Amino acid sequence: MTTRTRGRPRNADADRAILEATRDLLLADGYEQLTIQAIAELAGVAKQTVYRRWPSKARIVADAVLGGYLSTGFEGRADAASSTPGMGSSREPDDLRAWLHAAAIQLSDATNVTIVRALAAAAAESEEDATRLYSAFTEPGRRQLLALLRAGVERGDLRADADLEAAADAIQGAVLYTALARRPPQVEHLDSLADVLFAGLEAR
Amino acid sequence: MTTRTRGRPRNADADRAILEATRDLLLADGYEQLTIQAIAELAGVAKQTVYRRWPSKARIVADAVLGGYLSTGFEGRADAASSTPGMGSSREPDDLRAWLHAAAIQLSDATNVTIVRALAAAAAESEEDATRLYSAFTEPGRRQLLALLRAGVERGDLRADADLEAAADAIQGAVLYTALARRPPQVEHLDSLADVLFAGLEAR
Amino acid sequence: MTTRTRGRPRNADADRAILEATRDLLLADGYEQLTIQAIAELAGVAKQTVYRRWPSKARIVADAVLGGYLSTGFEGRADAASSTPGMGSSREPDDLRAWLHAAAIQLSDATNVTIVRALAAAAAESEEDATRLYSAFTEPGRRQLLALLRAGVERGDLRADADLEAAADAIQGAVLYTALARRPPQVEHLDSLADVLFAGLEAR
Amino acid sequence: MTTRTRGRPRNADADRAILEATRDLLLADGYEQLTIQAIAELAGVAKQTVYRRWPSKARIVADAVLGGYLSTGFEGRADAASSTPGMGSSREPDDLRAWLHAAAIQLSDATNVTIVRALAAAAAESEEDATRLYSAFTEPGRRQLLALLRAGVERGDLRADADLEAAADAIQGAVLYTALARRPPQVEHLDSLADVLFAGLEAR
DNA sequence: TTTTAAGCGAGACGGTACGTCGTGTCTTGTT
DNA sequence: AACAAGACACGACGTACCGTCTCGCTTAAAA
Repeated sequence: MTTRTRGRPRNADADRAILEATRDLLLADGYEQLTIQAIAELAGVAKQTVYRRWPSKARIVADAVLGGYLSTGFEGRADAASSTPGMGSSREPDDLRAWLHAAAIQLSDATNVTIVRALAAAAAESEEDATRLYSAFTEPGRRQLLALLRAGVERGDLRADADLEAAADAIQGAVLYTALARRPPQVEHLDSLADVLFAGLEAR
Repeated sequence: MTTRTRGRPRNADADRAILEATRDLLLADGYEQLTIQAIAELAGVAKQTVYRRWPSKARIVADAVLGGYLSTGFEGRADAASSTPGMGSSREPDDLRAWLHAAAIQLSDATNVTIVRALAAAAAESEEDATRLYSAFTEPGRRQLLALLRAGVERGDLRADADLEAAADAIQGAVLYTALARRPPQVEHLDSLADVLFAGLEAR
Repeated sequence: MTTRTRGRPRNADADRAILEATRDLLLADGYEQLTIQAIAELAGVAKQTVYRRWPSKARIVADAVLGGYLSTGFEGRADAASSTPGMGSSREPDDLRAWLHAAAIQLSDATNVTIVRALAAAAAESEEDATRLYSAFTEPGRRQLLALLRAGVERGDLRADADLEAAADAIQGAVLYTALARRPPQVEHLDSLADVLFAGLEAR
Repeated sequence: MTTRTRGRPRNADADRAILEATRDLLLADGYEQLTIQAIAELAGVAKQTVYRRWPSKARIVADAVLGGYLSTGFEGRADAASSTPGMGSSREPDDLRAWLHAAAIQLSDATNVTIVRALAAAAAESEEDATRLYSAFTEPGRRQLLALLRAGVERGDLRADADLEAAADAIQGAVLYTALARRPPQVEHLDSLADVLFAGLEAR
């Protein structure tokens, strides 16, 4: 009843082929070199078929990056959320360290760095989508982080009145900064960060 | 001696005109819409004159952003480095708060947000320049931050063995993240961040 | 059957508009000043539409000159072929004279001289097309000439074993030479030429 | 006395180097591809040095073609004028045939055809120089031809009142036509032409 | 001598056109 | 309707030459 399905139905394979082609080209050449023309060609699809489904390059990339075809963030794949390493550890700073170590490992993979860069470029282009894009991208990791910190509060390790959002911003920001600036993430610094934040949040 | 100046020398005015035109167009339309053609036209210069001096749009933007024609970072203008608010305050967390407040104020100016976005886009495009670009961009602010933190260490407010680099990464990363994600910076969160970090770094 | 017409068909109006624009610009400024850019603009067509149909300026000019949009030769318009002056005259040298007079009249028109020059320039540029271009250009006139000479043979005025091709070469060559060298064609010389050739071809 | 020779005198070697470079490039790539930039580079000379001496590409080519650096016509090199084959023969048609055979031989050399084409292109470009260019180019051969025909008149072989200019036009025009249209010159036709013209000019 | 005037190599400069590429839209015929 | 194919107007790309204009330097005649 919602929308009458008249005429020839859209080919669902096309969506997948387009997103897959987008991913491949993105990893090969980067966001700027990516063209809708090339996506259509690689996907074996007419250009119009792409335009019929997405309004802009930024949106295609957003779906390709966030839609499960790619690792969805520097914090881990969406489907890996439940198996975050360190969750449930008895000591808080170990959990934080483990999370940051996992992030560091992901960022040592060039593929993931490319994805982060593509996302930044897409967000820079599309004024109104930037917030949506970043929040979608960082959401899974953020949920993990906050869960982890809240567990610390409940255990009594961390202050009850701590601003966990601010801490999460600092952590994810530091990781994002590292990725964008293409500085190889240094585990010692991340450990120090975990320690400082833990100390700052610690219950007295 | 080094390299004989042969032939007609380059017109120094052209450099300035090009960078100024780049700045104006960048603020008006954003990085993606910026074209070298338009830069040349606005600068009153032949296209070839631009190509003779810069190899890519990313490099022009880098120079325009970093070369003193624009505020050189979300942390403050290069020429404002000495007048950083709060420097020399007697209490550490006040200094940190003041610095973050200044950053927040800068990011509430759409102009500066545009610059940060342009920088992210330029860095995403140019693989090898990204590090150079980000470090040049964040360097002034980073120097301020570290000076501020070191002063705290010397006063005895902060731990002598604290990893100040890690703290600076967290702070600048958080601010960058906020800017890129286009979330209006919220002063309360920044204050919390200052507090947490201070607590974590505090001498016992 | 041959080749399935797939995709959007080409706009036939564009062809005409392009050739017409080419003709106008050619007559106004000459071959060297002619640019594909200007052709496209005057034709109200995108540059790419021109490049999609012709591989070079020389080819466009060839089609513009030969395609019926211009007088197709210094010997007469294609559609004037049947009304060649003098055809059917009872005396051979009069026919030849009339033909040469017509050629002289055409070459006293600056437009036609411009066309001949454009043709020479286009032929000079395009190695392999030169033969095609010249033969297409001179074919109509040559047909007239040969018909005229053959009529003379049949009437018994001219030798049966005369090399009419050689005579036609001499006549067309002389006219072409005159046109290219931009020497105003002198009727007396042309008359002399007709007389000499007639005398040389005459049946004894 | 007229123009005081003040300042540094022009380097005569440059003229030669420029014309030589022009010739080489012309033969290699043709008139259209020839650029003043390339000439200067190949000649080892600054662009301005070329512009100081010649006002246009057409003029440089004219001098290069006519100035003794190249065979100066399809009828023979300037310095070969005196040794024209067949001159002084006892029978007129043999002289004419010999002259045309020599022309045919020259046009079977691709170099000379290229030169003729370059000349035609240069003449097409430069409105006012065309006459000068063609007459300079064809003058040596024309002199030979007319001398040859006049000798026939004096011997009594040819009519005293014959229009020798018209005959020369026909001959040179036929040869030029052949060269430009890039039709391999056919000796039989040229022989026929000689015969027809001789017969037409013959004293009764 | 010292000036003055021009030539010269080098190369920047404002232009203009090149031929290509990608955009997003628009016909075609076919499914 | 969607789709593959491909034409289309548009506009930018990066390059090549145009003809002119500084530069620093050289070369000779005039002062």
